[in-house]
Amino acid sequence: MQNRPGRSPRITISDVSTAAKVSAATVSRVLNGTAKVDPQLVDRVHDAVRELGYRPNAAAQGLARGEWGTIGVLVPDLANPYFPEVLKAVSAVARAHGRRMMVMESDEDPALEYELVEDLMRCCDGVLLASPRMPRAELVDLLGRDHPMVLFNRVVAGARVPSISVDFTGGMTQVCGHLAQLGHRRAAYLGGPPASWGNDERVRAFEAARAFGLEVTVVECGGSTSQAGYDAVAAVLESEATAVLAYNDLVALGAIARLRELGVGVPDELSVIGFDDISLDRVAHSDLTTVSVPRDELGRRAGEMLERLLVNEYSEEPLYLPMTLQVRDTSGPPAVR
Amino acid sequence: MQNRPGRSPRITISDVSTAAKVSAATVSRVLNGTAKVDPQLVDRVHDAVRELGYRPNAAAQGLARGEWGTIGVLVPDLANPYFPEVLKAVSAVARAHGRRMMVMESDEDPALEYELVEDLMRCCDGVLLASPRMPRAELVDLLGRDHPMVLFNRVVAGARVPSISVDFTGGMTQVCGHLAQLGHRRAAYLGGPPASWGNDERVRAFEAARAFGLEVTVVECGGSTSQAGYDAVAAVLESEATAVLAYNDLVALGAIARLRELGVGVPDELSVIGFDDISLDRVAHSDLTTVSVPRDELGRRAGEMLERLLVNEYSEEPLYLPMTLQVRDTSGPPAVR
DNA sequence: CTGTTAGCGCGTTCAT
DNA sequence: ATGAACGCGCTAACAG
Repeated sequence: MQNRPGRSPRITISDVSTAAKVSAATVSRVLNGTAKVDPQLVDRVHDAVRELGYRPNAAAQGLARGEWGTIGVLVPDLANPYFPEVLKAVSAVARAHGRRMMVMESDEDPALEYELVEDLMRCCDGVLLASPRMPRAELVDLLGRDHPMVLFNRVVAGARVPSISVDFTGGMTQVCGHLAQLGHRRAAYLGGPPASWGNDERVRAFEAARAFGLEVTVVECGGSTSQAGYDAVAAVLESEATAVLAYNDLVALGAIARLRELGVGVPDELSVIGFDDISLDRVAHSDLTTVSVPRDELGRRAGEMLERLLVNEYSEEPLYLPMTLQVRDTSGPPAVR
Repeated sequence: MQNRPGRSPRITISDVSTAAKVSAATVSRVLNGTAKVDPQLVDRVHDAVRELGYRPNAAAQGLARGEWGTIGVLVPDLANPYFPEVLKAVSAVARAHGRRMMVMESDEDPALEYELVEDLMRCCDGVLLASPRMPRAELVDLLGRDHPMVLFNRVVAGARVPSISVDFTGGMTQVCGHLAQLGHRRAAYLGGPPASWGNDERVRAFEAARAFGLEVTVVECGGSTSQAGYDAVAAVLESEATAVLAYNDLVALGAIARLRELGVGVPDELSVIGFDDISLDRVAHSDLTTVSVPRDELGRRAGEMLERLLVNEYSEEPLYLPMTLQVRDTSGPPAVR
């Protein structure tokens, strides 16, 4: 972009205008199709552009246009298999609208999030906040900045901000119903990150299952990784539950690995159910019973919501996407004793 | 960034300078620590910044500084589990150097890649080209643009460009040795995307295994997804191989799913080996025999290479990271007949 | 130490 | 239809 030592000087629009013997304004018009230009000049411009290898400077365009041509996405953990598909869909939508996608990761650190969102607001037309962990007050503060923003997997009551989220409540209810019908009377929930709204939702729905006569115990494992699930197994066994629901599939898989080590049969002695359905592939599903969510649709809808917002078509109601119970091999009737 | 209808006007540095009763230059100095400023003024500036909620415009900064503060990464497929961890590491390195990360996806389309890289060069200080599929000529053309760029999982002979790559050759050799020692005499390779350099490398090393008396057959499946693996099983069976190596784990898993449907025992009747080791988690490894690569190190090294390049510390030699054979449950001695 | 001035590269008036 | 002139918001060079 500049004259850095040892690097060839950047070609600007005026280089092109000189070479094509037209004004810079004409070059701009040709390249953006903003106005009609004499076909001869158009050709001259195109030739010059090609010969010089000119490419408009995005920063300068952004400054002049008052738009960055970029959206920003903040995720808690890039390595979480949940997000790639979402990002893919968001990216596709953004591109369809001529925008690039900036990605940041907060590393599950609520404190960092605030800072990163501020940074995103400095360089993006709109921001997609995926599964924010930050405290409500900070979030509201950020929303008050009046910068286009969409909330993903978190709904903030009273805040006038577009939100899209998985219907965790419905998913959890399906899972509990499934267990109840299998004959389970005592279930444990392996909670995820403490600051996670999605986790709170799951917990609420889980505890509501008491209405169906299910005894429920919440076991905090404090994370969203398989390691967290692995480490929390002891506490689960203490609860004497015959089924355990995990915050997500990763946690569930970690728990299963530990149970296998301990010689506890799944699902014979303990049913294990995950959340999210992050199977590696479409054809060879892993055998984990879980509830799935269409992540690409989720990403697509989120992207579209943001794009709509960017042209001021604000839609008031939060959108909830349903989950689907996937009964596979890790859930079954409780052990008889 | 601008006065969009219905949105509050953007606060600029001059708003701050007015409020703090100092010049814009001073505000800039305070915020960037570029020069010493009277403590009183510093306070006034900070107060004004806080009260107004001022945040510098990234595009304007970029324009003035001649740097975007951004690196760009282009991947063939965001949904491929290979990349999230790489992106995570790259992002961390970039952030440590005060840079943001732009992500683009070519959707495995070589034609699209060229266009996207050009776009990245317009808005990023440096570009990380992850597993490019584009033809060599185009790639060389792009490299000639003299824009900081690092090649990831592709080495271009003769091109003076920093590259970092997995040692696919070594990985493939290990796999073939493993199979030979198990007693296999006939193996098939389930190839990946046609334009993939990494695929070519694997094929070359695979065919070199003939030197060890292994009869080898390459079966094109044309993709890198589990679906591709699933669909190519018939061809594999025709080859009468007793072991099949797949382009990556996804392809291998797809193949296994199909084999299971067909009632072909793995590994009893056919050994299946993957590439990449994209297990979902750290504690509960899937049972696929595969060769792994430290993706986070790969990403980290790639990011650091790019950062070094951005300060003109060009390192000539391509870097190859070794793969590690992970013998698990899908490989075994050939069936006796 | 501080303010004034002059760009950074581009889009967009406003005249012509 | 075209060019000249200005401004986007910020940093850096130059005075004072």
